[in-house]
Amino acid sequence: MNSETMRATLRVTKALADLQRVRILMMLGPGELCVCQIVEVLGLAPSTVSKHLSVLSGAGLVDSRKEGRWMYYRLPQGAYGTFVRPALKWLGDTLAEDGTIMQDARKLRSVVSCDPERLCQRRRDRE
Amino acid sequence: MNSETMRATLRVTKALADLQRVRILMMLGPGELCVCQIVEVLGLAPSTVSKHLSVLSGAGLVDSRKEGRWMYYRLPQGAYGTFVRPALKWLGDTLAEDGTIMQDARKLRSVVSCDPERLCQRRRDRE
DNA sequence: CTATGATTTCGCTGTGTGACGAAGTGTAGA
DNA sequence: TCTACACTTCGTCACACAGCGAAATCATAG
Repeated sequence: MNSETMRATLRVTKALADLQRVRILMMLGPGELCVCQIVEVLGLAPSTVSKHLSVLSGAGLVDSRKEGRWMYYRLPQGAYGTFVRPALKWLGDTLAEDGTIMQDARKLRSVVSCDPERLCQRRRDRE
Repeated sequence: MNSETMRATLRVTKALADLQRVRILMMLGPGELCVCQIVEVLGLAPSTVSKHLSVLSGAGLVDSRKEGRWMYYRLPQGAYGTFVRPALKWLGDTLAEDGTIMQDARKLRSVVSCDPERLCQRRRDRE
């Protein structure tokens, strides 16, 4: 029986049922980001963000790409993307004007203005 | 600041992040149902189903109507309906072929064939 | 008014999950 | 090879939540 559909769907809805993961998805709208950039905007521990990203990945809501020591995440592009795209579009339309999301977007602009190398450097220095 | 949007959105995604609630929403596609009919299909305790319905209601994913001793629930029709309709449509499109959903639909057809009065009677007799 | 009955609310228990820090993994550079 | 470090995995804690039965609510029937 075709109950894999239900499991896949619930993986998506469960993944969307968390504030931080929604913030991540909205951040990824303009383009890919590496983990340290997301960490910087959310203000959470790297391990926590990593877990969130693995949940999103398991639901097919993000693709990932490794480049050197950095891991880049972006919204899904391929066949699976067409499956979850309506859900992502609904989220985007709904939250376009949201305060938290707009604030994240503003912070993100200042974060992506310097490359990941320098960003992670800064974070280390703060500790 | 407009962070009520985010809260409303998360109420929706959290409401959708549960198997039983998704089953309920899919059952309501053809039309309104009373609680006892939903209980019959899901096979859960009435108190549990009632709680699920209150979560869906709080998220604006169902409207309710009282008629005598019976409480009828249906998909939202009004202004709020247009807000959540895309999400419900995505769910419907995605799960149309799902095994659990089709089985629920089949069981539902036999359940709605007799009125709530007789249905609740039957349930009492079984105990 | 009283009893019956559909639904909800309440209290409880077990399971699931988000948060963190510590430890592990794998890659770039010395 | 050895170190530094971005990221992930693991272990743990606190809290949220689905499930049930018992009790409360509210409306009809007698």
